Amino acid sequence: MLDRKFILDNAAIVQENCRRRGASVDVQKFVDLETRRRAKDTEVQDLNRRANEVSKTIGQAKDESEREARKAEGRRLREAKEAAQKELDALQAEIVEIQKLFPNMSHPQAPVGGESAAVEIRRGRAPVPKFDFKPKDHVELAQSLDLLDLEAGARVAGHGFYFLKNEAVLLELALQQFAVNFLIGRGYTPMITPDLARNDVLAGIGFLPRGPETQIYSIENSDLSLIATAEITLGGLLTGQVLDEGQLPLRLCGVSHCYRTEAGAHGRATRGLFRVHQFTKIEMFAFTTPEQSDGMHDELCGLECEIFDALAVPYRVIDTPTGDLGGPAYRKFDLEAWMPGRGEGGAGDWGEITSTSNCTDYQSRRLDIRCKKKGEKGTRLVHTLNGTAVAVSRALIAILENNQQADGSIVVPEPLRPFVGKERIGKKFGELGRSP
RNA sequence: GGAGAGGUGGCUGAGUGGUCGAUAGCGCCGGUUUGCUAAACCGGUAAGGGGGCCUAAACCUCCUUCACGGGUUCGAAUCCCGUCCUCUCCGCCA
Repeated sequence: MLDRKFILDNAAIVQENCRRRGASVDVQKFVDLETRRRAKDTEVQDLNRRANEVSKTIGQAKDESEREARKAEGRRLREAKEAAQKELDALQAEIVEIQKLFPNMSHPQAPVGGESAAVEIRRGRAPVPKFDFKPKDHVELAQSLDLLDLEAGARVAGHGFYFLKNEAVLLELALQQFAVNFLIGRGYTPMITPDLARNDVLAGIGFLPRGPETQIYSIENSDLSLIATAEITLGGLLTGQVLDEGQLPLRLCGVSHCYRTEAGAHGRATRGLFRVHQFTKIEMFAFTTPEQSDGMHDELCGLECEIFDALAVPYRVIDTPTGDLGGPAYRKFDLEAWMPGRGEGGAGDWGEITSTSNCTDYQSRRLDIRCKKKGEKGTRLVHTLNGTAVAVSRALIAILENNQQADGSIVVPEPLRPFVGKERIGKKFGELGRSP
């Protein structure tokens, strides 16, 4: 959410920001309603104050008749206050509905425009591979090596679900181990989070459960939903808290499953593991002071690069344009891995594997997470940031497709070998075995 | 799932209808004393929002908040209903 006062004081700037982000919000209507709300709020406060004053004098009334007279006066004021309050509540509800639609403000350096305005700001260390044979896509590779069963996934849970098998299981676990260990070394506190969260936590992070276009699976007869990312649970972790600024930034790393309905996404780039309803993700999350968030955003992006450099996956980093930022992000960097099996006729293409966002105070305002400097008066809203360390399903695509060999085997990235127990995935599970 | 107990300021803990935003202790901040430290003593110490105030600080003032939401009442930490959470015991389960 944006701050109401900020919107009111900067209506033109907010309007322009909405335009750049492709969000149609009626700023003028918001301003009108908010102006009326403020007047009504003053009225309610005034009536309430007067009613309180009268109530305080009743205990000290001299006699019964004066007591009764004051009670009547008090009753009259309370009723007037209640009536005004009702109008205020109605205005408030209407305003919040509009307020929720405002996207966050945008970083001044974020490129303005739609997808085509994306700016490449960095390349990974590993070069895009050149194959002297026709590379396969990850579905072919995985099926020939007996690593993946999409048909069984569909039988059990429908399209978009899958079974991982054999070394793919080891790879998934290895990616988790590798990423978590790496982040622990960088001062991140590892956490395994709930895979479900309350709907108001979802909404605080910026997800809309039960909407028509929702990405979220809801649990029937409850106010719980399956999380789409551990960003939701990690962000919700400190709801309502006031943090000591001396302890910031807080660096967390969450392990969770992620569930996404992918409503309306059928038909485009849905082959294999690229767009699935469930996957495992190692997520970074940070709470910072307002001054720290830009620096922390660079840190998160840097860590994502280190991870994929270590895995020798070729990638580029994109500074996401305003039109693609979504609601909560102030700025977003995406890592796009080279995926040889993607694109027209298997020519290869870039596919998003991680993403890191600085959400400034957009999430903390709704979640009410503040920070306070010792000895200073008042609190400020913290800034929240998130970044993908490893989204396992997409990392698997990049690893399988980039590391494939002419004989159809897959070379295991060096940092994963201790966990997978072999250097190469061949035709048969256990073919190369673990060394004794 | 069943039974019981409970949720009050940074913490402990009193408070069962009227200047109670709340006794007391601990902690913390300031001061006195002291060669230094400690102790002792004195004073201060919840948060959020609005206004005085055109900008910052200080100060003053009002409102809201005793888990959350509703109800009763002129008035609720206190009475009633619902929800959530915590703890104990029993059952069940990985």
